[in-house]
Amino acid sequence: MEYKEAKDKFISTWGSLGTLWGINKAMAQIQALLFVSIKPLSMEEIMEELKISRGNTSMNLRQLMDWGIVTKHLIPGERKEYFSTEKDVQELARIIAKERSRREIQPVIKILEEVYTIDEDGTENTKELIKQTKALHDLAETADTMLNKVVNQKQNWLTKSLLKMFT
Amino acid sequence: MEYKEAKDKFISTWGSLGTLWGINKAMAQIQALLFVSIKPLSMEEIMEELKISRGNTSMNLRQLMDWGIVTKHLIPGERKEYFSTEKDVQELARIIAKERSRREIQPVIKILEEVYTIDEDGTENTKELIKQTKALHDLAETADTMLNKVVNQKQNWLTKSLLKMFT
DNA sequence: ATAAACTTTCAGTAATTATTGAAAGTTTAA
DNA sequence: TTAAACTTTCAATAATTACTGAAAGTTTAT
Repeated sequence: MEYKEAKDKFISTWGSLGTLWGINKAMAQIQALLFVSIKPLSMEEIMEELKISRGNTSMNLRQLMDWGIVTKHLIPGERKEYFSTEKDVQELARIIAKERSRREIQPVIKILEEVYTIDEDGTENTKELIKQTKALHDLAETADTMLNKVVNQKQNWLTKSLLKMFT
Repeated sequence: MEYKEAKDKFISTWGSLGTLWGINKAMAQIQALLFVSIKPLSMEEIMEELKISRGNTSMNLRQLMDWGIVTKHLIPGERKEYFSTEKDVQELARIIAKERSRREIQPVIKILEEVYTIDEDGTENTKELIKQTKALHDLAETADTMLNKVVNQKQNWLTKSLLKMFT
């Protein structure tokens, strides 16, 4: 497999993986492209390489910056803006895990809390609803805590956690 | 908040959460409904409660059974089929984690492997592609191993893992 | 103040994904 | 074997989500 083919394969795989967990194809592809690029790229270059429109590129770059995965670089004397992504996979994982916790897990935990604290009215149905949503709530909270702790150990956390966990 | 309101809130929250990680709304809602129901439900009852069509219900129940989260019950003397979901949250988490690993993480790991084993041709670009996809591959593999190990300790794994990890 | 070089916005459109509903299929009972 | 009671399938359609491209906006230089 040649460089170009391998690169395209990587980018498109990463792209379709994106949809699978809530970020869109273009966004994931832009990130993938920057991830294997040896230097920051301009909007023009990104559009060209991925064959997507200017608008699409602009919007998705913004989202990636909102996530904190992509940074804008201004080169002195140049008008164009250049973009690069976090290159360290562990740091990348850290950022993504944190954002997903904040955007997805936390809101669900809050709603589960609202649900399982309804008034116990003595019926079986209510009891079951309370019991099950409480169990889900506790699971979500534990998982979230765990994720955050694992992820906040900046250096080499995955390996460290594995060691601790299975020794 | 009343029972009905709380239940609906739970179901619709769970439903919209579904889309976010690759299973569709109806599928997630059916699972949620069964999760808080005190007895197995027939297709008729599910359709009625969620206001979805027969076809939709049938297809999504099948998917849920493929995932191994929902079971079909035949009651002697009755023609109708009844459905229930796994009620234990930890077991549920175990099943979901395992399936997601199999369906999503494993295929990506395989493709990353293909990409980072291309021939080193001496150029910077190729070097970077290999380096970065290898790093991603290793991360994915470690995370996957971790997930599977955590998840295969049937009894009370989350709590146990937390203890081990942070003491 | 004007213009060139760029980026952002957003209404319209295209692509994708989910849902319906009716026809076809299956099982059981008589 | 026929019919009743159910489930499954799938083509058509609806709903959702992503993408385009051109106009509006911004910044910098002169």
